[in-house]
Amino acid sequence: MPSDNKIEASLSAAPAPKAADKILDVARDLFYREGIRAIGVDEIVKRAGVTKPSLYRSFPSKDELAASYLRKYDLEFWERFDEAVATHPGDPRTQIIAFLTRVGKRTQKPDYRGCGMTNAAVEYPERGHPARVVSENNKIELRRRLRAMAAAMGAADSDTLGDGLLLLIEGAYISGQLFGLGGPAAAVARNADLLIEASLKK
Amino acid sequence: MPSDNKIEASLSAAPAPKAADKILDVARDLFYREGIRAIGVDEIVKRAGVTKPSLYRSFPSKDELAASYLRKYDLEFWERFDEAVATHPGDPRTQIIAFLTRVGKRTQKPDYRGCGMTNAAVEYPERGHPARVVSENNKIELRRRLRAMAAAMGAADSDTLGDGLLLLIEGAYISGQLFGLGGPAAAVARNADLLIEASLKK
DNA sequence: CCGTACATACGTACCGGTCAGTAACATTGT
DNA sequence: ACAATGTTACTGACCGGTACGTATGTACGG
Repeated sequence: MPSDNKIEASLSAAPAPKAADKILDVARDLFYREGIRAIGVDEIVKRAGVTKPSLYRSFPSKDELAASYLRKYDLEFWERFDEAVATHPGDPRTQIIAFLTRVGKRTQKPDYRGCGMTNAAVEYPERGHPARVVSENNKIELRRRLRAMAAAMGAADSDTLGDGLLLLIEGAYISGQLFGLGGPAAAVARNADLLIEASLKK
Repeated sequence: MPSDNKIEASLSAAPAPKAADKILDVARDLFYREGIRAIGVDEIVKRAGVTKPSLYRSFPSKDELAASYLRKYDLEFWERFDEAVATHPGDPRTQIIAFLTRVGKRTQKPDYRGCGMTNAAVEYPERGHPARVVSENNKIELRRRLRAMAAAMGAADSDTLGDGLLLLIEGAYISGQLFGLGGPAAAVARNADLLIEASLKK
């Protein structure tokens, strides 16, 4: 609503990041790396170089800030997903394998901390919590798309295959942060390929 | 270490539970359902009907209490696992499917809150945290056993199959608490069976 | 060209509550 | 007597959240 860039678009390179943006950037980083419950608002405003009232002018509560962080995470997630999809148009099987190959690599990095969505749902089991709602919706949509892709592949039981792929993905997220390099997540793409192959022959 | 039951075994029905036991029982329940970070020590001692000094006489810190909770959880986990194994001696494939069938059912229950081990690792990403150490060791052992069982099945690539089963299991834990009834975790046994079948033919 | 009135954006300082953990002492049961 | 437990009160740090004052720019009337 209160967003208008006016004339300032060209010329100046740095658009002078607003307090809310800095807060959200820092929150994204800290919430993901350390966990939402582990990080207090004081820590966030300190690292963002702003003050607490600034945070509460832009975000009604810490819970809502966490939800905003997850909405940002959600956008980035679908960017990665759609990128793998766009690379192999009309070939859902290769799309999935391409996505999972990247997931497998990403989850092997030493500072990998799992899926922000999944982690948030673990941290906030309470139904209706703002952060959890974002997380649940993301997973529901992912399940829907995986099942649709399984159907497009011509799977005998597409819902089962779609769910199986979701299980493998979630397993990779968790194993990635548990085992790090050389963990089970490295085998996610290979196992998905085996599972797909086994699900196709009618 | 400091456990000896002495003569008190017969006669009295209620063995008068010690404070430490009551604390650990309550902690197990609350930590699992609400999360470790979400529960304060005051809440635990209040519900256990004991006082805070009693807690700190038996447990050096909250972190160590959390670790004790997970050690207890670890024991119960291997009880469930070994029970499925013992039901089908010498048949690792059926053992796994039996275990996963139960997992699939358990994760569908509305109050299912995921794997306590996995959740703790998400809550405490810091390396070396007492709770995380217990969790990591449990997962390492589980991976070892799954790979061994995959080898016993005669899988073409037993390490890959073992890791694939672990991914499915972790996925079921997470999906169970995310989706509840009718979620992807319901399909974990079927997918595992497909994956095993696909991995056996050399 | 000035003055004022208003909105935006931010900081200082503070709130009550809860956090994990402890000191000192009283009570109980065997 | 001894060991386990309870009682009470406390600490210092941190929690999420807020009341209130301040700087800056900008629009508009004279």
